[in-house]
Amino acid sequence: MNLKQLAEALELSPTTVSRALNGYPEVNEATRKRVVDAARQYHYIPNTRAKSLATGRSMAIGHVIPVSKTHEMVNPIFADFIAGAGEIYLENGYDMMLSIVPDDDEERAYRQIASRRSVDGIILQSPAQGDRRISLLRNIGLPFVVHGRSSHETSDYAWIDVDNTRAFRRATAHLTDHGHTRIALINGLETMDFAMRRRAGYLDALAMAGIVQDPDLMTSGEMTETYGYQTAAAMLSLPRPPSGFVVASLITAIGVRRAVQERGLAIGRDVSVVTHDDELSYFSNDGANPVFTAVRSSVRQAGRQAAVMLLEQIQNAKRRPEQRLLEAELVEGQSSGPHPCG
Amino acid sequence: MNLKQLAEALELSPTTVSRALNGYPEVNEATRKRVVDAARQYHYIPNTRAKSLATGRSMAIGHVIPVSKTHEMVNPIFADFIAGAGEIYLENGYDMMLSIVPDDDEERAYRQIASRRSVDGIILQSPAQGDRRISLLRNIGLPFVVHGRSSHETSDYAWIDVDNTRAFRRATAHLTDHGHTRIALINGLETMDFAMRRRAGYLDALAMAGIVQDPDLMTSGEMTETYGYQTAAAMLSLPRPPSGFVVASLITAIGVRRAVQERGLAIGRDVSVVTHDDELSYFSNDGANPVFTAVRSSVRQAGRQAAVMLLEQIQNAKRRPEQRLLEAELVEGQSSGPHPCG
DNA sequence: TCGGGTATTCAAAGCGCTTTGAATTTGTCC
DNA sequence: GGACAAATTCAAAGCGCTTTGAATACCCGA
Repeated sequence: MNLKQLAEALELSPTTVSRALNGYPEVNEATRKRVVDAARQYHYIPNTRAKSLATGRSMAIGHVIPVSKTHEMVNPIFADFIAGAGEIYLENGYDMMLSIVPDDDEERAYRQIASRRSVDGIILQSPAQGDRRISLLRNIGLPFVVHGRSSHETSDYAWIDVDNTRAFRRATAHLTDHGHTRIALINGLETMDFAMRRRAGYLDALAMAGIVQDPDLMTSGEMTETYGYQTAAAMLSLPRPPSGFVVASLITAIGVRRAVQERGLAIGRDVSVVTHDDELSYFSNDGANPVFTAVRSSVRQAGRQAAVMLLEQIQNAKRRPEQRLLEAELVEGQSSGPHPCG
Repeated sequence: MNLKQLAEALELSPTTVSRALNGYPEVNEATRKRVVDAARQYHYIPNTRAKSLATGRSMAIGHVIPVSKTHEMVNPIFADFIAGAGEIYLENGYDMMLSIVPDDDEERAYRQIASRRSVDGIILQSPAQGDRRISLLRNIGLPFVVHGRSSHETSDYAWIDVDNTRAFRRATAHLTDHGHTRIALINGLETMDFAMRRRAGYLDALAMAGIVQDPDLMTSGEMTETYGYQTAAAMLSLPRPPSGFVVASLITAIGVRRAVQERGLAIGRDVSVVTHDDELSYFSNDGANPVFTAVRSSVRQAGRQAAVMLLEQIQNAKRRPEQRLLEAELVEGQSSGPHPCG
């Protein structure tokens, strides 16, 4: 059933039917009711493609998920971020177009998406340092919101980000405050902007505590469980092993825990761990006494907010791009405690 | 730049330009080259919406991700499944339309997607037992592939699934073979079809070993880490605790491990754990001596295959729907061993 | 009863592409 | 050189919707 057929059935013109359905004022309320009822009865739903061709708006938002070409890895936070954004799209009648793209081919993907006009806006995730995609999107002229920021990108774009520097400063300070002096950083990939900021926060806190940084205690890598295990295991074998770990994700922290326990050490007593916690839905780390001490910030909530910001920007193209900095909350759990010898 | 403008620039008709670009044979090769070059030069990319309106094909596949209304949970396997499917779509020029839908509202979502004609096919995930969505999709007449199966659905539909019964029969038998007699099942939500099959496999193996089932050792729930921890902790407090666990996902198994270790027991010696492993990209459980003994089947690979099946079905609508049963491989790891007293 | 507004409805053009059927050009063979 | 077929190009219709501008119906006061 299409609009024309519905109009025929109602003995009305397509014009009137269209207007009745889209809530235009110049249609008689009695007529509108008749139309709406008939539409329901015949299960009429307008064809999105035709509609978007006619209006120029596609009622869809694009998300580009980069897949690491080398590690074949999909960052697990995407699932929750997308779930959050998806809620908002659902409420507002938008669809989500997902493109899975090898991370070395993202630029082309964005260009394509833009010129095919199949979305009204784009959400850009995990920008790298000085990410070229931001200026690319700006030139293309499609509304976009970045989840994260990109240093060195001076232009004024919309973003939402956790205050990663502050979060990791606090996470690290939590350990220095407890007397730890050998503190390791198991960071995410430091080509990513957020990882750089986290490192900066970590270094800040060390400096504030008068601790000299040790390159042997800092690593960068994709945030898998194995990565956490291997790097922690290696560090614990050092002549002067760390007594504290600051970790980039809960999943990686689980790997760290495994390494610690394998050496017969107890988490929270012999070794303290503070991790970032994105509140992934299948790894809740809350309750009265959370398993991990963590700096916590819901990535799902960030997804919701990013979506709201983007939709607002689409509505209101002339507005100055909005920027939101989220705070990560420090929650004390079982995984941290005073330095064992202190 | 649109087709008409490109045609004007080339002093050709839109017809010829369209045909040249789409590889139709009735256009002079010299002309085609001229057109293709110009298209590249002007960065011409056809408008998807117009194209799909004209052709009737939208070159997009719909995935519906249910979000548990009660638990706000997104099943983490979706990320990897989608990544796999996405690879195939990318290769074949398809887009992916994702709908995040509260799990109590899925039916309406499917109906909408179908009548809006914004996708050429649908992938349906995690069917429940006797899932109504399958007959719904069949009636709608949109090609679809189900990831998983639905018992009681007798009609002939396309699906791809792991042989869950067999996998859990093997997982359980692995423990009975090692002398375990108190074996717990930490299952996924048993409203889901796959969970029922897994339970059946578990019960099979118990029966074959002459072990009487114990309701206290069987649970069903959403596969979070916390769920694994809590149920395992409870079971270990029983008067006659289990010495073996068969677990529905690696994430849940990590929770089980936590419970076991918290009681001061050693995994693989005091307590054996066999888990299903979907090979999520951030939790590799392979190498020479995997952490967990597991029945392993790559959900990403399943995503790839499902996508291929769907695209084939779209190409070739008249073909009988294909069905594929994947085998899960049993890999022995560090988490299982002989019964401690046997 | 008529004029002028307002309320309602409609016909037709257009969104950017594909595709049908026709027109034109080119080539081939006696 | 002309007839016929093959190769190439084109004009126009159509996909299903929205939207502009025009037409019609209705109402009021004078």
